[in-house]
Amino acid sequence: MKKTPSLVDVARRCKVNISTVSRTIHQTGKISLDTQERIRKVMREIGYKPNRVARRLRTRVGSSGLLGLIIPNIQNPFFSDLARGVEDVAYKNNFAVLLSNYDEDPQKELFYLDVMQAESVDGIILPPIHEDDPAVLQVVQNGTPVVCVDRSLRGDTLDKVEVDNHRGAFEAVEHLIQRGHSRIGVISGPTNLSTGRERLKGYKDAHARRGVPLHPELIRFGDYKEESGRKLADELLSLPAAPTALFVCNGLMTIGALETIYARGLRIPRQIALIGFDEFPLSAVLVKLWVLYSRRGELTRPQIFVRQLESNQTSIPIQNLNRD
Amino acid sequence: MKKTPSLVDVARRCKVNISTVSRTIHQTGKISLDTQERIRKVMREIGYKPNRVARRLRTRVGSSGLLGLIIPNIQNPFFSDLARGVEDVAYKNNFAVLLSNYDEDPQKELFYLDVMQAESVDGIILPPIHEDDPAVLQVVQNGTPVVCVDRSLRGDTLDKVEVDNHRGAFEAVEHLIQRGHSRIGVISGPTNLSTGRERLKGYKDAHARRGVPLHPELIRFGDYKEESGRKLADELLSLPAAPTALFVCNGLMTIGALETIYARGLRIPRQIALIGFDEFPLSAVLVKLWVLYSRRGELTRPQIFVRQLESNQTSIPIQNLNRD
DNA sequence: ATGAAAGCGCTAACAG
DNA sequence: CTGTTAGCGCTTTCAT
Repeated sequence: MKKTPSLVDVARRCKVNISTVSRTIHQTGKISLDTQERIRKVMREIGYKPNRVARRLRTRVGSSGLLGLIIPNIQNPFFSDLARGVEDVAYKNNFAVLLSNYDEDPQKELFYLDVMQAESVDGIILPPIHEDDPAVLQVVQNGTPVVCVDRSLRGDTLDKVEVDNHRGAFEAVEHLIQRGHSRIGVISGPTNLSTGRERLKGYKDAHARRGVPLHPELIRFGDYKEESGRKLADELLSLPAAPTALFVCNGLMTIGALETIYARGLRIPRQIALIGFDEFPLSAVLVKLWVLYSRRGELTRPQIFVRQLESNQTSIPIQNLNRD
Repeated sequence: MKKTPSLVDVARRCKVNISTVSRTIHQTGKISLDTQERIRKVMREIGYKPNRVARRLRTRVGSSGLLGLIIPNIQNPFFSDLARGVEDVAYKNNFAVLLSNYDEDPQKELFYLDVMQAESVDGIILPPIHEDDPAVLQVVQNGTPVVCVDRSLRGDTLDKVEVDNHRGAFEAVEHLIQRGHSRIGVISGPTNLSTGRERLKGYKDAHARRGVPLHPELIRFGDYKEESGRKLADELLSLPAAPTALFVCNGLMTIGALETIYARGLRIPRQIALIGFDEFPLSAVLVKLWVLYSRRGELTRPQIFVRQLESNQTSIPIQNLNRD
């Protein structure tokens, strides 16, 4: 197992200095085309590959070509879509992505925040685990740019990319109310998350706007994972005065709720109306199918509320570009 | 923006040599407990975090705590599950994972193979894009251990973790034949993939075993993505002598096929029977629902064939541990 | 039990 | 146009 060729190996063979080689690689400085040719040829011959680690060690700040992406739950299709998107544009810009999955676990989030810094990534993209995350601010303080996506920190200190969670939830719940529902169960996300808080607020505000009283027992809190959707839907549907509609605050919990609804043999929307935040694979087919299965031509048909997150969407606020 | 504290910062404050600090960190060599205490205290105070980049640059081979994972398509639930699993055990062993997504694109796979080496990861896990991938062997030659998972290289040169694709497909198709189907359409994966080839072989062998003739026009080749499932299912179902059953060779293409079936208003299994390789979220609910929707108590109900990939599964062959 | 010093491979002044 | 040189932060002999 021979050592990987390095700059000196190339330099030796070309009888030039290593900096000349470095310069030809990065197109910096003036090197005669003659030597450039020679160098490139040798590099190809001996299969030289620049060592990214050494490069990153040397260049303190800026483009070392590595981006950190820290994700709450890679099994959530929303986030794997996000990961794919980030990776796509990173690749197009010749960046690599150091991706990790903190699984909604604060400790793991911390661990990866450390790793990213220790790897001197050029910047970190993450949906923080809660709105008051001092660790994230600390990272920025230490000099690593951070952009929050989907979830954000309280205050406008950091760049962020997010959707209008309040409005989405508001419109969904208002729609249910307009369809005649007055007992709408909600399976909320954690309220120390910006998305959780905003969506729940949308739910409440829609009630207020339409003069529908809130029923505290219809408000349940999950953790954005499938299992809590299953469990909380079950609790809600077991209530003496069960809700006639459900508003579920993310895609994974919606899947869980659907499983419960299916297990109970309920028809959508005849016996229970449903709106879930987020789209997920097959959601449209699944729900339409369910409606067919229920065989009733009601107007109150279930909908999947699509949360879009595209770069060309103008409604996404991007604020306070925090480059050092 | 002050510089991140380094070993020398710690050493200075403790009035010891940097190697002493290094030794206390790694519990190597004999350091008096007194100084150890002092050093640890200072490290905590100034918030010292070891620089993983420098560490990796110094230690040629072995445990620098970084694992490379190169995945064909992160949006495929099968692979995001895989990513999650890898990440889980990596985390438990204090490893970070450099994850990338080559999107079934040979060029991207190459790019990431290079990146992994250039980042001097301790080892690479990947489902190679095809069975004869010289680049992968080259990487091993260069000294980076590689383990293939799900897909593998031809020959038994590398460690691999995979399921019995042939048997899975064989049993699925045999089941359909036993239910009376003789025109079974197959949406195969690429045959330069081990999984694609093996599953297709299972399909053919089941026919041979049961004495059912093969119909070449019923064999179509997709790329393991949703869209090709949609398209090829459409082609198959448009045939003058359309198949009465469909065997789809992975989860994503099964989703695509389901969309086509849905669009055509076909009932499962009455009008079309379906077996797909892989499980995916809600697959069970979805298909059961479909059967209900079709309202016929046939025995030939569709199934989702579950491809399991768990560490405790004894049927997974692990061969030729290739640590240099 | 600790210090000194040599690099890992590369970039970035600073000289010519 | 090209060479010299000083590190980046860390591990690891080799001394003491």
